[in-house]
Amino acid sequence: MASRAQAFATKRRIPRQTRAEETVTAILEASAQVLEAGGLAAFTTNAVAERAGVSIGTLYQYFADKQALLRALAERELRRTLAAVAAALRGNPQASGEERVRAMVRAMVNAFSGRLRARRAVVQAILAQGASFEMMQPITTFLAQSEGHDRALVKLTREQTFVLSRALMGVIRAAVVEEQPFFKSRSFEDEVVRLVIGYVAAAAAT
Amino acid sequence: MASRAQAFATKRRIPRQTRAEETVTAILEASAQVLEAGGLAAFTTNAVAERAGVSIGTLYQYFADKQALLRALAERELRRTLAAVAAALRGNPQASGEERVRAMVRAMVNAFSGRLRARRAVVQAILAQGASFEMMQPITTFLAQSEGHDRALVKLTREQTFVLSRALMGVIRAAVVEEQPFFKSRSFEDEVVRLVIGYVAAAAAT
Amino acid sequence: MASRAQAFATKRRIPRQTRAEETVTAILEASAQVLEAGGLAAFTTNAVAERAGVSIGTLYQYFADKQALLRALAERELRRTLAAVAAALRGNPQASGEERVRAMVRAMVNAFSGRLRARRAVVQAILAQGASFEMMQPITTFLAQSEGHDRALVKLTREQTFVLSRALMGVIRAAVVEEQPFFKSRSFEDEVVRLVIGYVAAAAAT
Amino acid sequence: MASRAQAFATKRRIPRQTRAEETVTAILEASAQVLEAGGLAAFTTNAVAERAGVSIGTLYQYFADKQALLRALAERELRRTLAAVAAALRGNPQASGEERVRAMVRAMVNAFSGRLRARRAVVQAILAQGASFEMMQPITTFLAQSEGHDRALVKLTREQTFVLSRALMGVIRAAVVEEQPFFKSRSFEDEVVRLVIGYVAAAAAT
DNA sequence: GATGAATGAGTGTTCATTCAT
DNA sequence: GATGAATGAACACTCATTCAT
Repeated sequence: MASRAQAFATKRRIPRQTRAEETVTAILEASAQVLEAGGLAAFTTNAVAERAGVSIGTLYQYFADKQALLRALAERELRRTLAAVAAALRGNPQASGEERVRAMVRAMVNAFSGRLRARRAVVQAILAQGASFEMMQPITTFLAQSEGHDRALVKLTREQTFVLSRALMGVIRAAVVEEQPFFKSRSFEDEVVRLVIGYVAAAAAT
Repeated sequence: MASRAQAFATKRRIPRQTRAEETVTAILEASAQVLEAGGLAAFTTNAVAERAGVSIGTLYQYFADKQALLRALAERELRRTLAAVAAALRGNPQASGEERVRAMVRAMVNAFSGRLRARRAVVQAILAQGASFEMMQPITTFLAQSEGHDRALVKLTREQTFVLSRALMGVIRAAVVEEQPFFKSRSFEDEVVRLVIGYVAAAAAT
Repeated sequence: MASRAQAFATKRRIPRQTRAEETVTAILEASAQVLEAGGLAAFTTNAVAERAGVSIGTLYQYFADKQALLRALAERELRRTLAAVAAALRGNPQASGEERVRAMVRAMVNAFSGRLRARRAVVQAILAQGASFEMMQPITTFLAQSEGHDRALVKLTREQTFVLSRALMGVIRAAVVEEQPFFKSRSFEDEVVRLVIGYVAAAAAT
Repeated sequence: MASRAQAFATKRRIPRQTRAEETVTAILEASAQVLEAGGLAAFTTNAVAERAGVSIGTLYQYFADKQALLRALAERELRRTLAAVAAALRGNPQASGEERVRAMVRAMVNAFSGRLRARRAVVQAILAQGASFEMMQPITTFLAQSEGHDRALVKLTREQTFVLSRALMGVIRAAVVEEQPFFKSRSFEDEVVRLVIGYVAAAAAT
């Protein structure tokens, strides 16, 4: 907790009391709900405070401004997504390369299938600033590591990791944003897996 | 809209643009400039009108509201990008599959390298609404067609076209948004080409 | 008018139409009234707009922000005060030194006796920023000039002008602010005149 | 208040300050510092409490509201200034009239040269309310007394005391507020002294 | 007595949009 | 058709103050 306190310099007050932590959680949860219900346009500090059941002043006691709130939410969502993916991979350590890729893809799809608008809005808002790179880092790192883990998967260069991670995210993100009906279908999953396997194979062939 | 250019074909000198069309063009160009200079935050109808040299009332005579303006701009930008890619492909009809893919990738990269902020903002704003799907359609169609064109490229299914186009756009978009230094490098281009070729090869192997 | 337009770079829109000028006047007059009625604490942009009978948006079309409004008001009040003093001095060109000083003192007292709170608040607000010096300049210049005019009054140095003008303003300002009952009495006027004459005499004796 | 120091005179070691008094002192000192650092705009009760190292609740245990805090601070500052001037006058009891005036002027200049912003802000805030008269009383009284002390200085009437004290304060205040470079120069001091002497001489001549 | 989390009325300001001229 | 003055709902954010712990 002490190390987490530094993470967001913009955070006004580090909650020391239980009540305060509950408040912060409530505000973040309300943020996600508001975003989910009405998108970025409905995401006003007053609306969030109201939904969280706290006063607007309280919100500002914990988040320096609207952007800080959005960043904190993005961090939380990202952490959750990564945790879900990591859990999926941990599930079956001696699976084959393709099986591991499939597990990862499925985890990502599932992670993104809840609260679509909220995630979309968070992603958009974050990308609107310059924060995208740092936020993507964990995903990139994660991908690079999980590739290396595997016999069948060669070590990727920096740029290859970039291309693979962004292609993967791009496909999933588009499917979410465009609300594609086949989003959670097996055939879609197959194609995404093929994208990863195909690229890695082509890279290995060099 | 189709009749626009033909209307007075018999006249010697087709007035290339009526007064109204000039105004619309000026407003769209001003929109792009404002977006480029200050991002979505600076994109106000008053700012656009001022830069276009027309009154705010005139702007509203041609565009029902701000969103309509944004949509029109997005359409124009999209049309231009597609035209550039098409021109690149037309350039060398009997090139090999890889060469054609490379030409396309290069055209897309170049198309996106000018007016980065404007394009990014347009994309974001459009995605913020639900308009994304219809707007993406031309790109998807385009990709499907150009693939089919080629001996070496198999006919892709609907979902495969989706995956390929979104992966491609995802990578380029990320490189633009994150301002990656290698954006216009040869090695980056190589990897993007590899992504397409690799995927198509894997799909063909099925 | 053209030269006046430059005076306040913060002014948003230079009124070109009659209606617009009336609006500006109404806003300034409303500012003075609000200030007079409730002091600086009541001086909110919304209150001013309401009293002026215009919308808050209109107010901001002519004044960049609250400070700009305050500055414009200060300028107007200062101009009026100076005009009143100048008119008094012009009234009797061949009066004696003491008579001229008395006329000036009386004009200042009268100028400051209307809308006390408004003037007080304007002065305070202006002094709160750094704008005091530039605003005081006209008064200082005025004093220096009117002194020089007169046989009986020696040419004052820069610092003497400063001391005399500030002492004079200090006395009148204090009488206004403290709402001294003798403010408009003859005996008070006598003493203020004595202050000026006495200082000038002492300075001349050197 | 008078009983404060005597209360436990019989005790060996008089606790120089009770806990409560220390807290009050800390809050007042913090107020002055906050005011000095950021002017009236930065003077918030929360900021003062934080700088004083007490909770906002504690601050409100000692001061009914923000205005009370400001009043207390003004009183403290005034008392200190007067004490400094008094000390200067006590220094050389048999000095001439001019020397005594000069000592007073110098003491006032020095008193006002520290913590300019704080003093300025206090004065402004106090004047913004109606409290000015009562606060000025000590200065007025002081001046009247010190004049009377002196052979060379005639007894001044009520209004004369007012004019002299306000002129004096007006000049020094203006020099402070306008940050005049000659504020602590000898020539400036000369002129202020001249202002006092000149006025008193003119008054005596009647 | 001390704390500090919570409050919420109130502020300055923006900007899409309208409509009389 | 063009203008631009006017509108006002809506927003982000502040801070004096309270009160349960």
